[in-house]
Amino acid sequence: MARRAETIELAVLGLLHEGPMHGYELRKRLNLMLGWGRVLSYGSLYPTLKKMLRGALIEEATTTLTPVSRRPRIVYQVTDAGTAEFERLMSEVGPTAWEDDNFGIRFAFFGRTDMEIRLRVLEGRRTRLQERLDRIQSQLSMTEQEVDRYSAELQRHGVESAEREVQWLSDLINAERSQQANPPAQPQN
Amino acid sequence: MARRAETIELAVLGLLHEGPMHGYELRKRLNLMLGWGRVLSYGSLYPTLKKMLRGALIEEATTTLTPVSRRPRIVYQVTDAGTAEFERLMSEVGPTAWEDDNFGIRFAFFGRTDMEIRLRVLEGRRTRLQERLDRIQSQLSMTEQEVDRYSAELQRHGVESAEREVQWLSDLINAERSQQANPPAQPQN
DNA sequence: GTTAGCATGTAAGGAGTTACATGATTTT
DNA sequence: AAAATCATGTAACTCCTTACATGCTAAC
Repeated sequence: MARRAETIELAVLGLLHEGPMHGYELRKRLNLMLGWGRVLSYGSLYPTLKKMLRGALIEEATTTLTPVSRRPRIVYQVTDAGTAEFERLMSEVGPTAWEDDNFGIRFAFFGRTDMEIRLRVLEGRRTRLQERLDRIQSQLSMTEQEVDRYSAELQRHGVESAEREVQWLSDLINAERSQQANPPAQPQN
Repeated sequence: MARRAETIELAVLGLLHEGPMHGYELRKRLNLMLGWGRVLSYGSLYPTLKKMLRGALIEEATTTLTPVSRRPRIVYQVTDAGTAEFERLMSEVGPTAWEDDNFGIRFAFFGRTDMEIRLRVLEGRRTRLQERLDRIQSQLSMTEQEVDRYSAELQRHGVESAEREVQWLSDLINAERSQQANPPAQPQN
């Protein structure tokens, strides 16, 4: 079950929607998007691109710019099949959509999904975080053993972060809902 | 270069300091500690324990409790070599100490390290986060391309979270420093 | 002219998850 | 009696990182 590979594919498809790009540039953009952890290595990206080529999700673009004597670089663009796959992945609702790694990418491309999907993913993510909080809280009340100062501070900070994240999600959900109630006359932004 | 394996070993050594424990229980505690992402699987924990046994960092405890007819479970305790290894790992100052995964564990066991080490790890972590922020900010100013609403919101939220984390670290660093200036008459907690 | 960054890849190896396998004990 | 959870493991497989290999181009 490809956990990160799928994420990368989704991100590549989404980024290429902005326009053709070559691998090196994709890597930089990708690292910015999912960069909240480790960086993506060439050994991970290029094979993925090759695989996507084979699957006809992307294709090499005919280099329209700077016709001759240019540095050899392979520019990719998405195919129709790739666009379809992007839409399929984006409308998948389920655990994979709100896992830590995946959620960020989904969110970044929310602009290209239905509000119904957006709401379900946001709510799924919120539930996931809430579960985590509950688990910690129940564990804390269960163990009456005194924890040391630093462990306690780490727990406290962790809970606080998670709660803030939940609040952020709630605000976003409310925003979507009120938009649902009053659809804007003209599409904004 | 074992990135997570070392983390697990450190956590196991630290936890067993509280007293002997068996694998199943260790796993639960571990998942709570580093649980801010994926959970630790048996296929990961048990081989690690075996490896630590071979390395004589831990040993099977003679089951003192409930002498007979008890469910077969292997209780581990740390050896002197294990304690030494724990101290060695904890006093290692360098990138491995403030990586995302590692930092939490180090912090949880800060109570068993010198303040000098604590300060260096906290500062290292803060610098790492600050670098991340700078990279994002410079990228944002470079690309004058208009980003869509959701991508922008994600960026904003990410920056906010990182800034809050930096503030948290700064507070902790200040607390350590003022404690350095006024050492408490009696050890608290 | 030399360093730094652009650009594309491959091979080997490690780390860890998934899935499988097994059985005891407690709870319902 | 069945279901849930405790408890320990192994093997295969996947994914990804690390390290290596190559060469171009811009800047200093």
